[in-house]
Formats: sequence, structure tokens, C-alpha cells
Amino acid sequence: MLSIQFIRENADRVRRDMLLRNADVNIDRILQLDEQRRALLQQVEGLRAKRNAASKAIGASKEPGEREVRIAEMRLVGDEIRRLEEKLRSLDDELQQRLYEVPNIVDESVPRGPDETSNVVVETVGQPRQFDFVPRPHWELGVMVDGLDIERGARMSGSRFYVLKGPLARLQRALIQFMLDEHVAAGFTEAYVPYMMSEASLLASGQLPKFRDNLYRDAEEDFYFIPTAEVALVNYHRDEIIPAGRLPERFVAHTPCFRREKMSAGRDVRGIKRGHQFEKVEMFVYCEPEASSAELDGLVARAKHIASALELPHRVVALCTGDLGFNAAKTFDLEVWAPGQAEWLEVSSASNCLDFQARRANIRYRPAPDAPPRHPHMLNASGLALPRTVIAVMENYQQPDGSIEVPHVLRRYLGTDRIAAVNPAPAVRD
RNA sequence: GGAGGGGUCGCAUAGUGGUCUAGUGCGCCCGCCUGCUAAGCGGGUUCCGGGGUAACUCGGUCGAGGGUUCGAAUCCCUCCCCCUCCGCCA
Repeated sequence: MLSIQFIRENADRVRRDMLLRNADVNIDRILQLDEQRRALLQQVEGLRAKRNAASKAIGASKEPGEREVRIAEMRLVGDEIRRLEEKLRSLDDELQQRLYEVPNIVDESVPRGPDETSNVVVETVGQPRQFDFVPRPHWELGVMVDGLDIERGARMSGSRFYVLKGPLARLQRALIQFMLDEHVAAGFTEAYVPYMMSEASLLASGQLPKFRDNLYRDAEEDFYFIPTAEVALVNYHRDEIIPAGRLPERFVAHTPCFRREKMSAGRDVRGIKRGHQFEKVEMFVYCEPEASSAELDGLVARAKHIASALELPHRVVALCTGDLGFNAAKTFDLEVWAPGQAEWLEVSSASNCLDFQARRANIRYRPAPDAPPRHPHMLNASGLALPRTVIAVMENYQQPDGSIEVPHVLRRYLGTDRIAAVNPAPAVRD
């Protein structure tokens, strides 16, 4: 979240950024609550100081008469304190609630625009492959190599679930292994983390309270299923002061991700592009504020490295102000080309959240052993999201007979250079 | 799931209603003393918030939140976490 001090001192900038995001946030109400709160706080603290002094005098006093008088006096002061505290608490609650729902500020370098049509392609790498046949979408190829079973997934769990088996289950696992190995080799620390987290953790990472509708949760216990490993990695240092000399810290974790996808109902219903459960390799960085801009570039470079190593045509897109996520001040998406549907697939989103999550999660670090604590900057980036990378590999490497060539870097993981087609092409609908 | 024990300053501990402004030891920092080092002596050492240009000052903070009281680390209630043993279990 933004600190109330920051909002107070930069009210115009915050108002502007909320407009740029199309965020419906009442900054004036927040400022009003802040002012009322501080005025009331001064009253309460003044009375408490008075009571503290009197109580000390009562403790030291030996004259029963004097004690009685002062106790009676303080009884009234106590009542007044209680009355004002109640008002203070309700002001605090409303202020806190509203602050939790204010999104991050916008980095000055972010292109302006109301929605994704204003996003800017900043770099394109590789040429889409020229096919001398009509490339198939991944859901047809999946059937042909006997690796994808949508119907059984739906029978087990309903729509937006699927089973990967045989060569495609192995392809996905090989990709995960490859990505983790590459990032670890680049100095990232691999982490295995809980997939279910408490409400407090989701609040700290910014998923709650605003995005409750997109989360799965246990009905009886305080468990939410993580929608991304980012949630776990934000909370790794929650309520800590990181000692001097530890930053930057760079993590990589592979986890499943669970999303209700209520917000995108009806979109991308075919195949494995958008499911309720999917695998993702996630990178995460804690760093000093001065370093976060360079770290963001580094994360984008890592995501690009994976796409390049897999020889997938890809591009980097700078999200515009209206398309930024709640936590992010600046975001680059990485998209890979999927010839089967002739579209760009988002496989990574790299964001600099500045100190926004550090405040929510109460994470600080010491720049030097005796220096006062500061909030670190925190960044996250997929590296990469699996189902869409699987789609891109399948569709880019497909052969006329429905078999799939294995990218060079994956061959040592899969022990083969080709995934054979064993079924005929499914009947083409309409 | 059952039974028991426990959460106090970086670490270890003391503290069962009022000089607790939370003591002591260790660690760390500053200073003094001292050929050097060690020891010794003196001082400092949580974090958050309010007010103030500042020196400074006020409030809160003993796992969390409520409550009792003029006054709570201390008493009461609810919850969380950790440890030990039993049960169950991949």
C-alpha cells in the first residue's frame, strides 16, 4: 500500500495516477479521515499522558484521602479516553480499509492509455516460422500425440481442467526443470513454498481484500490456494527487518497456481490456455530502492532468455497505465507467438512493485548495520508460465503429420528429439 | 484429534497489580583507563506513531486482539504460534 504520509504529501500525483489507472479511489475521503484521525489522536494521547502521570502519583502517594480524590478524577478521564478511543478506532478502521484498496502509483516511464490497446511493443525477437501447411492448434496436436485429455479433466473437476499425459506431461516437466536450472545457474535461489496461505498473507501480497472473487479458499480453515508463487515469496520476509548486506535476494520457485478466473469467464475456453490450475515458474527479487529499475530489466532479460533458448519468436510489451495490475508501478509482458491460433500468448509478466508490497507485508531492511530500517523494493516475473509455453512449443515445432520436434535445449531432459503422432487428426469442426 | 509445557529488548533470562522509566548477563556501539591485547570503569543499544525547523517531547509496543482497574508484562476471555509425549498418517 501507499503510506498515508506519501498520499498526504503527494496528493495531486496520487490523484493523477488513480485517473491514469481508471481506479475508482476516493483520495479526498482518505485525506479527510487522516486529518480527523490525527486531531483525535492528539486529544487521546494528551489524556493518556495526564492519566499516566496521575497514576504514577497515586502509586507514590501515601495519603489515602489524596489518593481517593485523584482516583475519582482519573475515573472520569478514563471514561473520556474510552469514548474517544472508540471514535479513533472507527476512523482507523475505515482509513486502513481504504488504504488497502488503493493501487500502486504509476512509474513515470509507463505509457499512458486507458486499456490494453495502448500497450507498446518495445521489442520483437525472431521471425514467425513459415509453414507450408496449415498449422494446427495445440488441442488438435495434443490429441494426435495422445498427450492431452480435456474430456477426462472436465469429468474429474469440471470445465477449465485437463489432463496432460505421456509426452505432454513429460514435456511440461522438462520445461519446468529447464527453467529452474537456467535461473539457478544465473544465481537465483530455488524455493519450495506452501501452496495454501493464510488470509494475512494474501492481504500482504495485495490479492486481498480487492480480489477475493478470484481466489479459492478452504471453507473451514484459514487457507487460500495461491494464485501465484508471488504470494509465497512476498510473505517470505513478512514482519521482518532484513539485516544489512543481504540484498539483493533473488528467488525462483515452481508452483501450481489456482485461479477462479471469474473475471475472465468465457474467454479462452478452448485448450489449456486458461485453466483453474496451472504450473508456473516464478522469479522474485528483494532489492534496495535504487536498484529496482535495473532488477526489472534483469527479470525481463531472464524471461527473454528462456524464450530465446527455446527458439520461440517473442516480443516484449510495455503495459500502459490503464492495464497495470494493482500492485505494479511498471510492468513488461513477454509474449510468445502461437501459430496454431495465430496469436501472441502472454507467458510472463514482469513487474516492479516498488515498496508497495513491502509496506503491506511490513518488510524492511537495514542499508547498514546501524542505519534505520527502510522498505525494500520487490519485483516479480514469471519465468515462464507453463501451459502457454507448452502450447507455443507444440504449435511452433509441429510437423505436417502432427508430430512435434523437441527444442534442442530440452532434448537432454526428454531423451528424444521428436514426439510422435499416434492418432489421426480429430475431425475439424465447422 | 488428546495431554502437558512455553512465547519478555539481537541472544539468554528476571519480573504474579503501583520507583517497571521492563532489571541482569552476553553480544554490539561510543568513551575513559591502559606500552599493545585482555581485563576494568562509565554511557548507549526494540520498533511504530503524533507534535516540533530543531534540540526535544508525548503516546503505544512484553505472541495477537478484547476485557477488568485510577493504574496491567503481571488478573480474566478469545485466538495464533512453538516444543514434548500419545494417536493418525505420505
